Amino acid sequence: MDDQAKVFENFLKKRSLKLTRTRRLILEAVFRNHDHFDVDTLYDQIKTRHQNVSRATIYRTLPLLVQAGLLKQSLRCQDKDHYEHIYGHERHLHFLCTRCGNIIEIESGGIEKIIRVMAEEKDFKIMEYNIVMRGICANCRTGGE
Amino acid sequence: MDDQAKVFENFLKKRSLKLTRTRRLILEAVFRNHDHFDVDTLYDQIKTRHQNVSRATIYRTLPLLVQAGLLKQSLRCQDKDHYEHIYGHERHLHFLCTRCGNIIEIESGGIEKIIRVMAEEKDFKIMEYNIVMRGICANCRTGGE
DNA sequence: CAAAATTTGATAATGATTCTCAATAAAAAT
DNA sequence: ATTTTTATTGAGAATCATTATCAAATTTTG
Ligand SMILES: [Mn+2]
Ligand SMILES: [Mn+2]
Ligand SMILES: [Zn+2]
Ligand SMILES: [Zn+2]
Repeated sequence: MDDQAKVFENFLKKRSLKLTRTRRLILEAVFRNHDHFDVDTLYDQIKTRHQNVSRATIYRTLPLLVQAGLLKQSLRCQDKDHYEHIYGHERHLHFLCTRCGNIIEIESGGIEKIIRVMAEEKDFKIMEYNIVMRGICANCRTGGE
Repeated sequence: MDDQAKVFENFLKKRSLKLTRTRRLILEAVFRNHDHFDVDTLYDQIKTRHQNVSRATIYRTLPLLVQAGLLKQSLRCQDKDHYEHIYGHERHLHFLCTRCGNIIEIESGGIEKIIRVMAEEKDFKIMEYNIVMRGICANCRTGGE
């Protein structure tokens, strides 16, 4: 059992939930994606390998993974929530090209620190934050059709 | 005619659209709100004063105001988009208390600059950005029931 | 193995947003 | 001012992502 599965199992145990076969399948599919995905993409991927995982169960399981700190709902795009796994990944933020739809990741750099200070000042306990920038990427701006 | 209306009119003219009575009503309602609102709230407010502005028209008009640079869709909360007018306002970011739902605004501080530099590096032309932090506010953390 | 507790899949329901289209209003032309 | 053209509106239907329901299946416990 890999790390993520252990984390998930612990998380589940704490709330007397079970690490079932289906939940494991979903977990694996989530960690097979190394970029941002939406629920339907995941559903199709899972369906291709092992049939019979209901969309409902995916919708139920993703929030668990988020609470377990393994997954993040990082952006909303085309009216859908998009997720990415975060276990063992650096925090980063996203540029979203509004022309081609590409997502470019950027290391959080100095922002992290600033945010922490701001939160401190307002006596606000941050659980998570999200930074999304929209614009036109270099490719689209130059030639890119 | 106030400033916002002029800006909006110019924007509309450029695309041979018309500043109609209904659009003006919506514009006014938008600038009567000095905090974050969703479509339905706006709809109710407008309905209270002047009857007969269709939800459809509001949904059509808000994107125009956004494109005109008068309005911003700043956050998503309870599955609804939330807007705020930005004409003549400082850029700021938002803390969202996940317990009480309160929104706390923070001046952008040093973040603005950092973001600009990052965009430069990646040769990305930013049109807009959004920063939302989620956590528990001071009030909720101490006594606050 | 039987009983208790949790989970799942199928599908219906919800709700925000978008679409359609005939009726209306605004601007341009005569 | 009247007509013609063009853009807009309201009402309601349609879409579509997400949730809720519930009986059947799985997992855990004793
Ligand atoms: Mn990412
Ligand atoms: Mn604000
Ligand atoms: Zn692009
Ligand atoms: Zn609070």
